[in-house]
Amino acid sequence: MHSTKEKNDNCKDDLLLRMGLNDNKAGMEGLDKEKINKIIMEATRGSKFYGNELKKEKQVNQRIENMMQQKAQITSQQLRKAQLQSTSNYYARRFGVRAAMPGFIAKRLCPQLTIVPPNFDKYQAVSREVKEILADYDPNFMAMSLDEAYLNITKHLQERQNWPEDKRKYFIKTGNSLENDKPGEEVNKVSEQERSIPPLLFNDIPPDLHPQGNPFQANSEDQNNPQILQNAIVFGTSAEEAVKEIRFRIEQKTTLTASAGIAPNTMLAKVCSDKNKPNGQYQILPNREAVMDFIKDLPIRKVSGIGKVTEKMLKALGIITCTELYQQRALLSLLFSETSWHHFLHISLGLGSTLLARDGDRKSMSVERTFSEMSKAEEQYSLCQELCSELAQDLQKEGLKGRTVTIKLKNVNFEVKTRACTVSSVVSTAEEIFAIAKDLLRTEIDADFPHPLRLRLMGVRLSSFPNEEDKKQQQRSIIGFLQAGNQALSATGHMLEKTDKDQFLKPLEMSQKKSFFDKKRSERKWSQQDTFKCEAVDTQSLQTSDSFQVLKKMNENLETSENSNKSQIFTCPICFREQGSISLEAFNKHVDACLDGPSINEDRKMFSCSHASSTEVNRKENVHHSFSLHEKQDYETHQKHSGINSVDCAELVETKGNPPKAESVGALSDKHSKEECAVFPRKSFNTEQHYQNSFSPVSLEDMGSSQQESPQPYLPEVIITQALVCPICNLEQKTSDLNLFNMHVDICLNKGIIQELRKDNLTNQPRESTKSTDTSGQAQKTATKTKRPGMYSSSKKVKPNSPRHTLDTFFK
DNA sequence: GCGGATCAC
DNA sequence: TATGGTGATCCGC
Repeated sequence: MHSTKEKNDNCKDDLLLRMGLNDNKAGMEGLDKEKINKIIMEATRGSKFYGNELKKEKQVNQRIENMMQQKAQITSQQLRKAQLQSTSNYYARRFGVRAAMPGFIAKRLCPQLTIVPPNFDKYQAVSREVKEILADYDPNFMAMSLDEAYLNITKHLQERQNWPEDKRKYFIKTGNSLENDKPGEEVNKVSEQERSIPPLLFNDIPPDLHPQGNPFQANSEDQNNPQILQNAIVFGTSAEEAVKEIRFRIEQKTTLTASAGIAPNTMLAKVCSDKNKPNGQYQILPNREAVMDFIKDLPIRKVSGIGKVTEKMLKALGIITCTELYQQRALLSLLFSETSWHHFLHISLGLGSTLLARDGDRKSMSVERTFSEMSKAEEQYSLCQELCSELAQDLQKEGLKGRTVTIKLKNVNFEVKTRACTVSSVVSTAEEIFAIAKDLLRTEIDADFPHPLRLRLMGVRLSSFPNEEDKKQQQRSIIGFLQAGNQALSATGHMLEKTDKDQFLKPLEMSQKKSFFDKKRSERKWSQQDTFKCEAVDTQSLQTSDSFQVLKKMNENLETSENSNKSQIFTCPICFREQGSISLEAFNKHVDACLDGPSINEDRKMFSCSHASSTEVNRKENVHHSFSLHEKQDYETHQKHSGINSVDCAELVETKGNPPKAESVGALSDKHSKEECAVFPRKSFNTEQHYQNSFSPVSLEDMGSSQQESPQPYLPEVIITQALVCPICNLEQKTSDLNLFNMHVDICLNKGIIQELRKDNLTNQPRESTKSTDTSGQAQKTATKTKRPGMYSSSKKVKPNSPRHTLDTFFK
C-alpha cells in the first residue's frame, strides 16, 4: 500500500516536471507547491538548465520588485482617478451582451494525448474524423489545434429544437466504449455543482433518465419520449445534451474521450472545458448570475493568457482570483499597459470573444532544432543552411515569402538570443534566407571570437509576410523609383560609391542594406558572377520589366492627380494611420479599404456618428463618399426615430466639424473632486439598469433555445424587436450583429472616460450633476470633440478577430 | 524594426 | 537522464 502511494507520488512529480511546474492548471490543484519546488531543486540542482531557470526567476522577481516600487509611488489621488477610469459600467453592459450570445462551446479532445502522443499519425486521422463530427454542429467551427476546437452551436440548437427523436438517437457500439475509469470524488464533486450532468456520461443509462434528472429539460418534449431502445441513446435538445451527443459520437468513432465546456464566450468555454477533464463537460448558463458565480473564485491562472509569470506578478499584488482582479482594476490600470489592463478587466468580468475568428493570416514560419553541444563554426553554418532549406520547403508549401529573417540561438547555458534582419523585398528560397541568416550567425560568432558559440539550439524564422497594404506600398515605392528614375539613374554610380563596402557586396547581402532598386542596380553588376544567388531577384526583375509600362502609366496618373489635388497629409479616420503625402483619391481608397475590411454599413454609421476626424475629412474636402450625405441623413433619421436626446443630437452635429485633435489623455490632473468618487458606484448602478432595459430584447431574440432551457428571471417581458438600442447614446443601431453593436457601445463608453479626463485636464470644473441617470448625453457631447485613438497606443498591433481583446481589436 | 520575454499547445 | 518545437504577442527600446 505504502509503496504504491510512493510510486504514484513519483509519477506525479515526474509529470509535474514535464509540465513545466504548473501546479495550477486543471488536475493539478491541491498539490503542495513547496514540495514540488523542493523536488525540482533536487532533480535539477547544479544543472545548467536549473541555473538558467534560477536566472529567469530572478529576473521575474526583479520585475515584481520594480512593479512594487511603482506601486509605492502611486498616490491616493492617482488611485482615485484611476478608479474613475476603470469603468465599472463595463460590467453591466458586457454581461448583457454575453447573455445574448449563448451556446459557445469549447471542445478539447483527448487532452491526455497532448502530453504523450503515442501514435501521432493515428491521432491525426482521428482528429480528422472528429472534426467531421464537429462540422455537423457548426460548419464554421474553429479548430485551434489537433485536439481543440471551438463551436458555436447556437444555430444548431435552434434547429435541434424541432428535430425528431430519431435524429438524436445513437447506438452504442459494444466493446468499444472507454468508460470514465475514475468516476470517483472528482466527478461526483462536479456533478454536485452541475446537477444536470450525470457523473457517468457514457454508461448505459441514457442522460435523460439519469436519476439526477435534467432540470433544463423539464419542459421539453424529451420527457415524453421513450428513452431506451436497448443499446440506443436518445439525446435531448438542450445545449448540454447536444454536447453529450458530440462527445458520445467522438468516443464511439475514435475510442477517445473528450471534455467540453459550454459557455457564453470562448474564454469561459475554455476554462469550463478544463473543469471536468478528461472526460466530462461543464456548462455555464448564459446569464449573468451563472457567470458571476463561476468567475467569483476562479483563479486567474486558469484563464488562457495568464501564465506563470503573470500569475506571480499579480499574486504579489494580492490577486489570485478573478474577484480580486476586478477589485484591483484601478491599481492595475496604473501598473500595466492598456492592453494588459483590458485583458485583465475582461477576464475579471468573465468576458471573452463571442466570435469564432476565422484563421488569421500566418505571421511567421520557423524551424528550430535542439542538439547536443555544437561549437564548431563550420558545423553551425552548415546546420544553419540545413534549417534554411527546411524552412524554404515549408514556405513553399504555403507559397509564402517574407522580409524578415530571424535566427535563434540557445547556448549550452540555455540562454536564448534572437537576431533579426529585415530586407526590403521578400525572400523565400533556401539560398536567399541562408544568405541573410548566415550573416546574422556570423555576426554572433564574430562577437564572441575567439570563443566559439557553444550552441544547443538553432532556429531560423521568416516573418513580415506582405499584406495587401504592403503590396500597395511596394507599388508606391516602385512608382517613386520611376518618378525619380531619370535623375536617380544617372546618379547610380554616385550612390554606389557612397559606401565602399557596398560595392563588394553580393546582391543578396546587399539586400539587407539597400532598397529593392539599389539591389537591382548592383544586381546588374553581379548577375554574371553569381547566377545562383540571383535567381530570386531575377524573377522580380522580370516582373518589374513586365509591368513596367503599367507602372509608368500609374505613375503618370499619380503625378497628375497629385498635382491637381495638391498633395496633403491625411490621417485615416478608421485606422488612424497617417497616410503621408498622397492624393485625396489614394487616401479615399485607403479609407474605403479600411472600412470594407471587417465592416458593413453599421460600422460606417458607427464611425460617422462618433468620430470627429472622419467628418472633418468629409466636410473639408467634401468628396469622401464613405461618409456621404445619405448616411448623415440616415443617421439623423435614426435620432429622430429614437425620439430621444434631441439636445445631444444638436450638440453632436455641431461638434462634428471640429478638427481632429491629438490630445493626451494620459496626463492626469491632480485636481479631482470628491463628488466624482462618490458618484462612482451609483453611476455603475444606473448604467446597469439602463443596459438591461435596452438590451433585453436582444437577449430574448438571440438566446433562442437557451432561454427555453433556462428561463432568465431577470429578463423583463418586453416586446421582441429587431432593433438594438445603444444604452449609452440611446441611438438605435441598425444591426443585428451583436459584435458590431458591441463595438459601438464600446465607443460610446469610452467617450465617457475621455470626457472625464478632459474635464480634469482642461477645465478642472466639478462634474455635471448626476441627477440624470442617463450618462449618455455627457458622454456623447464631449466625445465628439475628442480624438479617440489617444486612448490607445497606436503602436499596439492587435490581430483582427483575436479571441480576446474585443475592445482592443476594435481600436487596432 | 529589434530583442527579450511570456504564453499556448 | 536531461529538459521540445512552433507560432503569436507584448513591451521597452
